[in-house]
Amino acid sequence: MAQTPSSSNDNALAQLGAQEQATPAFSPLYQQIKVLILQSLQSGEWKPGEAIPSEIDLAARFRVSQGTVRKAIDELAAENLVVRRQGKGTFVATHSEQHVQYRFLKLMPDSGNQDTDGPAQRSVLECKRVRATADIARALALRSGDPVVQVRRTLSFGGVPTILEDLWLPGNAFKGITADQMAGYQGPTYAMFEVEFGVRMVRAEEKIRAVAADAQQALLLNVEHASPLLSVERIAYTYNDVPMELRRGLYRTDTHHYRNDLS
Amino acid sequence: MAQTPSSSNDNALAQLGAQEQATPAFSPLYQQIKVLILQSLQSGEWKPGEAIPSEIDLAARFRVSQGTVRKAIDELAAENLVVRRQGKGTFVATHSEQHVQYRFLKLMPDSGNQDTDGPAQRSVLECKRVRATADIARALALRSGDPVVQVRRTLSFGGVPTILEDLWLPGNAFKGITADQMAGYQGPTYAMFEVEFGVRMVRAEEKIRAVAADAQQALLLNVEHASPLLSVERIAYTYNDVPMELRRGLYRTDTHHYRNDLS
DNA sequence: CAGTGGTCTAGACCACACT
DNA sequence: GTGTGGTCTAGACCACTGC
Repeated sequence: MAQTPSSSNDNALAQLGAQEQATPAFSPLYQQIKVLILQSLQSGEWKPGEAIPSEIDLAARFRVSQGTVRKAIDELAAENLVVRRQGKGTFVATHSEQHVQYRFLKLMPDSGNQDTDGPAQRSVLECKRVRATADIARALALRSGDPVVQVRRTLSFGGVPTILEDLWLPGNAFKGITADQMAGYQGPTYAMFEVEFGVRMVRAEEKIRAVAADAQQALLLNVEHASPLLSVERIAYTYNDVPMELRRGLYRTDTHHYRNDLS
Repeated sequence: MAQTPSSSNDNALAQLGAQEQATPAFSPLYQQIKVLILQSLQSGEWKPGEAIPSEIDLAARFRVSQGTVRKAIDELAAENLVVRRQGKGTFVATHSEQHVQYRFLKLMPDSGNQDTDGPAQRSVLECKRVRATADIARALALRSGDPVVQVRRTLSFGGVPTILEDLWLPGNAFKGITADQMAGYQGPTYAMFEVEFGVRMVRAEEKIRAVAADAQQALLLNVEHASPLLSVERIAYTYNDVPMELRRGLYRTDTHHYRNDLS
């Protein structure tokens, strides 16, 4: 069945409603399957860390061959939304036990392997509810004046304050978040977001600049006034490209560097 | 045939010589095919921009099914070594016509789309043969004192000098390179390397820091002394992870930013 | 052992580009 | 039309995990 992916099928696929595309919105079967799996991920049918149904089960459920399901899952795995483990199953990706923790943090110690200067010590300086300014609203796809949570914190490695950052989170999704929550959770902050608020970050964009430390920043990071710092502005997205966090960080790069692989 | 990829076959595959791996050095058929295609790419059997044989031809040549060749090529395409074009064929990737030119340059203008401030104006300040210092030798996998070519240049956008960078190239591979060549070539420098020296860069690693401009750098980039600049150290690799260029750049980030997508 | 993902095959048909 | 890559299927077998 379903040899002609553009025609309607007798299964649950048919053709997804025509999006606002000029083209006839054709997509191959495996892409449609991918969308369906994605919807189940978003809806929370399978939670981070859990196994999703086996390829055979999914093939039966969607009435397609195992190979088609496989190709859909392959793409989800390539996008880090899902992790395959031979002999065990396919699991919803999570920032918790994902053996590479701090997946989005590209700051590495100059010497020594990976981030083996251990987990960062967090220090939350501030956690308050504010109203979104114009630029913050734009970044988070909100309206000016909408409630947001603003967090200011530092991260230290081996006792040395290395990162100073401000976070802005949509107030609706992060109702009731506290400084204690931000500081006390063991493990990555994004893992806490998954557990406490059901928000899973799947990708992010960063804009990086070199800036000079102002007086307050210099104090908090224990550097000279006007020292050069790496400014990292990040917008993190959940499923469906919905922005859920704006983060403005200042990194000391005297003992660490920002690492990037190009290909 | 070849149902048991770990056993020897009657084709040209057998098992590639046991590398220095503790494991029995098993690899699936499609990986072996991938290595064979890779070797043909390195050897120059197919040059950048040219089409490689069709999947059917390659399948016949290696005595495997088209699906196996397909999976090998899929991985090569994912690594940007090769570009697939439906209906036309599969082509060796190139920095020349690759519709995204400057693939490794992540500096974007703050406003305006992509790099539509046009191509950079190059200005070559220096191009000389020197001997590798210890750190440069290490980066390029050479010995201290080995001949290298050092190039210093600036890149300007809209007349504003924005990038100041030094390049170090292995002397052997880039014999006879001149300042005129560096300055005069139309298009990306890496495209020139392909055409003139047969060196194709396939991936790179960057280490990024914030630094303060010294007197000379400030002069060349037309900024205040001690202005914060983005320091970008890049090592670019050809096939087989052989380093072929060390580049130390200083980017002005007052009108541009370094963009990075995380996933 | 059964169940999972991973590999390989062979064949059919579709979408696209060129001639 | 011919040839290319792209999709889909069905079935066989391999490799790994855990009972």
